Amino acid sequence: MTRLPLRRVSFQTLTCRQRGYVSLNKLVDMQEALSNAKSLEELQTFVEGLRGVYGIDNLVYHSVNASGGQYAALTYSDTWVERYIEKGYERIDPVVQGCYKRFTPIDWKALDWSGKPSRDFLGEAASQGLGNQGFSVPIRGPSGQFALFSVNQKDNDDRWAQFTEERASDLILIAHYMNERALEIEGGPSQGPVRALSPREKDALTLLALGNNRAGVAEALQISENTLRVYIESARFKMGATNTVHAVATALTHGLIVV
Amino acid sequence: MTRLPLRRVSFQTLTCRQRGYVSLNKLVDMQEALSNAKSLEELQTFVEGLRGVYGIDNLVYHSVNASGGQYAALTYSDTWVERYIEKGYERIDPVVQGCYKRFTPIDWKALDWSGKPSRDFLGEAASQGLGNQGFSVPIRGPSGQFALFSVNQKDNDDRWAQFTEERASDLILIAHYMNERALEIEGGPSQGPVRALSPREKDALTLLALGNNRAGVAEALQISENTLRVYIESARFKMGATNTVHAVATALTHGLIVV
DNA sequence: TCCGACCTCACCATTTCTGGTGAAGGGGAA
DNA sequence: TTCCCCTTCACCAGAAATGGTGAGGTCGGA
Repeated sequence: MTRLPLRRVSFQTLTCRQRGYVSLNKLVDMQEALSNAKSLEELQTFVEGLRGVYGIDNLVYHSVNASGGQYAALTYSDTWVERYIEKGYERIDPVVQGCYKRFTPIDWKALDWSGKPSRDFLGEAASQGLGNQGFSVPIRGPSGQFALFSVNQKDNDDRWAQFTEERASDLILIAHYMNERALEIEGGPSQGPVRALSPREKDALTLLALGNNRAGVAEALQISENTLRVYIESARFKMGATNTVHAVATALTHGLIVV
Repeated sequence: MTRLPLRRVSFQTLTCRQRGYVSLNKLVDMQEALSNAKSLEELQTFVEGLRGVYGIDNLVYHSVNASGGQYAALTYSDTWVERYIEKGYERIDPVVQGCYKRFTPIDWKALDWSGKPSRDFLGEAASQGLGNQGFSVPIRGPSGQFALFSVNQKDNDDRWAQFTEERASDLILIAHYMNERALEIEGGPSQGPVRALSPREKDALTLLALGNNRAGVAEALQISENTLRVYIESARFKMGATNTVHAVATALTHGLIVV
């Protein structure tokens, strides 16, 4: 695979702005660390280092891939992380829920914190040492991969507004490059053991995903329902799916079909 | 919605590098045009202007959203575009197929051009005026949205390698900001009439998407199969899905559940 | 040239899903 | 407090999907 020198160039653009308290040397070190990272542990180190570079209380990179696998590199306390996982707080965390439907970065203030679960969650987070201010960048990769890069700080509104204004584009770039590295480390572009589908198999699953039943699909494809079944079954077999629903869901999450 | 001054800042980073033949004024104009774009037509204008700025033969921005809606802003000839659509060339175009599984930008040379359909396609593209060199940036948005930003040029390998090396990070940033604008213009963060699912409905659809049948899901959820059916049906109703397969597929493509 | 992969069709018993209706208690929001 | 939504359960007939197996033809790559 041809590796383009994206990181180097882009971090140079980051540092050439001479905007103040970010140490260029530190940032270059960080960039070095990131582009050389060969394991997820090194990403953790990167995140921790970044905290010092930006003078920020907490940073979080959290990725969820298509198969439900999760990975996080963060600076929160172990207590809080365990609690979060144990309670499945990603389900009510307005940051996660809000960003999942967005494509642009957002300040936590702009999220919807109404509703009792959200407020309870906020209270507990604060008691665990989280700051009142935050900024998150949603990032997406292939096959439904989703990641969130957030910074969190105890600060007043004015100072925080200034920080986000100045650093937003830094954070966006870092978020994207970090996600690239995490994805490359985790599995690379090779998507696992799922074999490609034949054109007819794709047609069949796509029409099925669109809500047609077998009779409808067979008619749309101008083939007999028996033939259609062969496609569905061979697609199922290729993907190791147990039934039609599973096959369509797998094809969708692996990017084998597009609806 | 709080709008962050991302575009301005980032295009400044683009222009502050003083790398040669890109006219700063032109680029600033382009940036202005992009951030003020209120319609998809203006994105077309932006793409056409970019061609002059970079001295590039062709640029293409092509987006496919979760509902199958497509939009493109490009500089190819109408003849080629019509031909491409008519023949459904996106199915065999190695650029589209290759990038869909990737998350990092790629030079067209690094793609897989073996196979008769690919070679035939390449021949026809060349006869329609496309250059031999190309570089594409895959971009992803919420709910499975996918877009491709490509540049295409008639050039020799050395000069092209130099161009991509120098301009890769520009192109990546432009690609991302263009995608943001296209998404905001097209519909914004509001995702349409699909109502949110209740926790139990999500559980049910998720377990179904994972390959369980109703009996298995009911057991996993520790509820009767009758109850489970209520969840599936109410979820179907909310999303206007005609059957279980459709419901799971819709929930997946709209980001209502994650598998 | 041969093999493998793809496309096409058929049969049939069994399992599973669907459609529609009714009903109860709990909890949050206005 | 009232209302709406969520969660839980039941019944039943008819429609649809499934699991195997067999078999013909085409086409591109080794």
